[in-house]
This record gives sequence, C-alpha cells and structure tokens, in this order.
Amino acid sequence: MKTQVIPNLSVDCVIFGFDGLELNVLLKERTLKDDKGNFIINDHTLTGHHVLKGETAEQAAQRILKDVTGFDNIFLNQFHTFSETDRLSSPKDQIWIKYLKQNTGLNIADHVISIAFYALVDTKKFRPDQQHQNVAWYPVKNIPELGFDHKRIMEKALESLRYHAKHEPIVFELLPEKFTLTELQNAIEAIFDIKLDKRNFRRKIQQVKYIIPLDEKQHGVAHKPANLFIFSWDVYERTKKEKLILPF
Amino acid sequence: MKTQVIPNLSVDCVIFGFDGLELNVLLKERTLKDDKGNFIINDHTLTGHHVLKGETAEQAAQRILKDVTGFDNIFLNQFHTFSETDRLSSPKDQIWIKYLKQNTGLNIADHVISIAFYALVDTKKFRPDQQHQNVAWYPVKNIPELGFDHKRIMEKALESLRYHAKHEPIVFELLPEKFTLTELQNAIEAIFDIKLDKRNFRRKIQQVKYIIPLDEKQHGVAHKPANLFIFSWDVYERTKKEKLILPF
DNA sequence: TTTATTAGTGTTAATTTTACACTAAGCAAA
DNA sequence: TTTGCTTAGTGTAAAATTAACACTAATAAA
Repeated sequence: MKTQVIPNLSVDCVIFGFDGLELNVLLKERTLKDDKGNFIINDHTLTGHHVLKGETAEQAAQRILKDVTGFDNIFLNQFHTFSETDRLSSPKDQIWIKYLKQNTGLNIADHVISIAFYALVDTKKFRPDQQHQNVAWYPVKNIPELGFDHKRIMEKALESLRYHAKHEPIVFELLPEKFTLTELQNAIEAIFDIKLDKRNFRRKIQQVKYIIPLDEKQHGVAHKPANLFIFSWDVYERTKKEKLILPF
Repeated sequence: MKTQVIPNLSVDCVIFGFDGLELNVLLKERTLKDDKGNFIINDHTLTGHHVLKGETAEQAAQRILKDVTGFDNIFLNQFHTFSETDRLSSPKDQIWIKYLKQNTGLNIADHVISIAFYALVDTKKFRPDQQHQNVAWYPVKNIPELGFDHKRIMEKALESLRYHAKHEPIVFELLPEKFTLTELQNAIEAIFDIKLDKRNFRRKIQQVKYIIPLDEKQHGVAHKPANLFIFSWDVYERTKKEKLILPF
C-alpha cells in the first residue's frame, strides 16, 4: 500500500542554524529550465512537503527534517498556519506545481493550507553538500528571493523565534552541547540583532543555576581559551521562577 | 451554487470574556437523547465550524464569531493547529459526528485538522440568551466536561493568551472602551491568576502615555466614582519601547 | 620573544521595584 | 441630615536591579 499525501495540507519548516556568528536559514534551490536551457524558475524555497494520510503535522515536520538533514529529534516549534487562498497562485508557482505533477505525479490542491514550524540546529552539526537536495545556509540578514509565500512565512518564523526566545531558554538549541559564554552571547545577539554588554551579561549568567560551568576549556584557539558550559533543562525546570513583566 | 465545506479542515474559537471580575469562556451545549429521552450525550464544546471552500482560516473564524455573537471585528488570534489523528475518535464524538451527518448532511473526514483561535470580548457586550444557539459563559476556573479534544485546545488557548498578554496590550480587548484602573487591574489579575499591589500598579500605569485619563467619572456606583480611562493603540505604537528581558 | 586575539573581571551611580495604610467621595439606610 | 458602607486614590523609604565603563590574562602563530 502506497503512502498517500493529503492534497490540501502541507508543512513548511524554517530551519534556523547558528554558526557561532550569524543566524542562518536553510533554503532549497528551485530551478526549472526551458528547452534552450534558459531559466524559467531560479529561486529558493523553504523545506516542506505534504502531510501524509495518518500523519500529524508534527510527524510530517519531523519527517521533513529527517529527509533534509538526516537527523532525528531536532527542536521544532509550530508557529502559524497559513491558509490564504492565493498562497500558490503566482505564475511561477503555478508553473512549478504543473511541473511537479507531470514529473513526480504529486497532486496539489488549488487551496493548500500550510502548517509552519521553525527548527533550531547548530550549523556545525549539519553542513549540506551535494548529497543534500540542493539545500544551503543563507544568513537571515540576506535572504534571496523566495517562492510561494515563503518570504512571509520566514518573517513570521523569525518574529516567532524572537518572541519565544524571550521566555524560554531555547537559544541553547542553536549551540553545541558544550559552549562558551561568548558563543551564547553571540547567539542571543544574532537572534535579536542587538549588542549586549559583556560584563553585565556574564554577571547575569553567573546567577543562573542551569548554565553550568565545566572544568574544561576550549582547545586549539589562538587566544586565551574560554571555559565551557552546559545547559541543564532539568535544573531549569526545577529552578525557574516566572516573574510577570507586563507590557506597560 | 451552494457553499461547500472542506471536509478535513475546521476552525475552533476559544472566546474569552471578562465580566469585571472573572475570565470566562463561551461554550456550546452538546446534547443528544435516545428514544426514551435519556441523554446519550450531554456535555459542551467550543464554538467551531468547518472551513468553507474559498475561505481562509481567519475568515472562517470571523464568520463563526459573527454567527455566535452577532458581532464583527472581534479581536482574534490564531494560536495553534491541532492535527492529532485521533482527535475525533472517542465513542461519544463518533456518535455525534454520525448524528450530524444524518441530520444536517455535514460530512466530516476521519482526520480533521483544526486551526484554533482565541477571541477576546467584553462580556457585558454579549450576553447570550435563548436565541444564541445554547451558548453560555463559564468561568475559566470551573470548566465543565468538554467534547472532542477541546479541553486541550482550551488549555493551550489560555497559555497562549497569557503568553501574548505579557508582550502586547491586548487586555484592553476584554474591557469596555472606557474603563477604570480597577477594572484594568482586575482583568490582568484574572488573566494571570495573580494579585497586584494597587499603588504600585497605578504608579506604573501613570508612566504610560497610551492609557489616557478622561475628564469623566463612573456614574451610579454606591461609592466614590472612579476616573475613566481609554487605551490608544495609536499612541502605543508610537511610544512603545521594546526592552529585551531574557529568560535568565 | 613578540604579536595578535579573545577571555575574564569590579565598582559606582541611576533606576526600578517592593512593601505598606490612610483619607476622599459618593450612595444608601436610618 | 447624619451615619455607615464601599471603593477610589495617594507617598515614602529601603532593597534590588540595571547600566556604563577599561584593563589584565592566556594561548597560538609568526
């Protein structure tokens, strides 16, 4: 029995990666040439796919991430569902959909609802190469032209990531297990596009029990090696204190 | 030409109302009797409906709110999409779906994805009566048994409302246009289930330019009448300063 | 051994937060 | 018209938090 897609339901994943310096997004090349070899379509899209029968949106998202990166258990957060009736109606997108139908048999409804997720990964863990379905990292500050409504999805994902990162310690999903305080600070600065004071930042971190210093230093760096730290979700859950700060 | 439903897509609305004292949710009665008049089903559900062809989820939600309350332009926020494959599979829910099909012709797919919204209204504006499809307000702290996965949806809605209310001045959507500071404080206390210090609260509010005192007082109260205030979204947008507070 | 580079550290002033209790104004009842 | 009831409205001082700011330490490479 063949797995069947649900023609009017898809999932799109905005995969964020941090390389120690910049926040990046994983994008897929989308190209189509005419008979003479000229590009009809030459842009990028997010990674996405249809939901399969019997599958939840979350399962579909995990499946897509596994397909693209090869990893299971990537941090995922559903942030919005896009249901505009003209999501796929631009001429380019219509050509692409027709092409997919002819070449892969994939049947796409006129009105496709997309449930969107963002994922957080340490860029160093996943370096795409030729085997990886034409995907590559692009800095969030310099995103190329995107097909469908993926620009909008991408913007909403970033907004949502920031929103979320203010409340919960999800930054750590962008870092290696053992990280330096400078890496942590850089990640936060990259997410929010801000600059923080190093000394004040470090004092704050020292007060927090779930960011735990190791008896271990960086190796092979051409400067004073930094101490390494780990984040403990467990300690976080036990010691977090919700303090209410209203918007006024 | 008849309007057609999309069989595998629905919208559920968690309608929150504030009565000056407590946070409430609007629920719909769901009853079904057998031949002898005994209840087969006697519980409650959120207000919801299928998405129609050519409609976005947001439009469907506005349509549902209009149907239920008679009002347009209610504050709405999409917060999650529920796609569990067993969302509708409990025996009661199956009986109900069969009943709907026989009696209204409504065809519901096995796997229905529901895009969920919460709405905020001033309870005083909408007082349901017999004409209102068996809906009634229930205090959030005392919710009766709910059908489908609506308990879960309701909990996630509350979590999401709190999350959202921390960042943006949406409390005002629960209040009449002109409100007292005590009403505002009560609304915040109801949302977050906390108590605030009156003097500190008022000092904070005075610093804020977008909560504007009127030259007008309450009438007909058996105590010192309070000053009335309005909220200006306009002033808010112009004067808000995003200050970053990290979770640590 | 020198250079380049990033790690790591303390103090002070300004601001914000917290805790706390009495008088004022209107209506209703006597 | 007086009294009582009820909620509105107000200030201060101590404690905690934030913000601003510059130099020494440790390593690898030249």
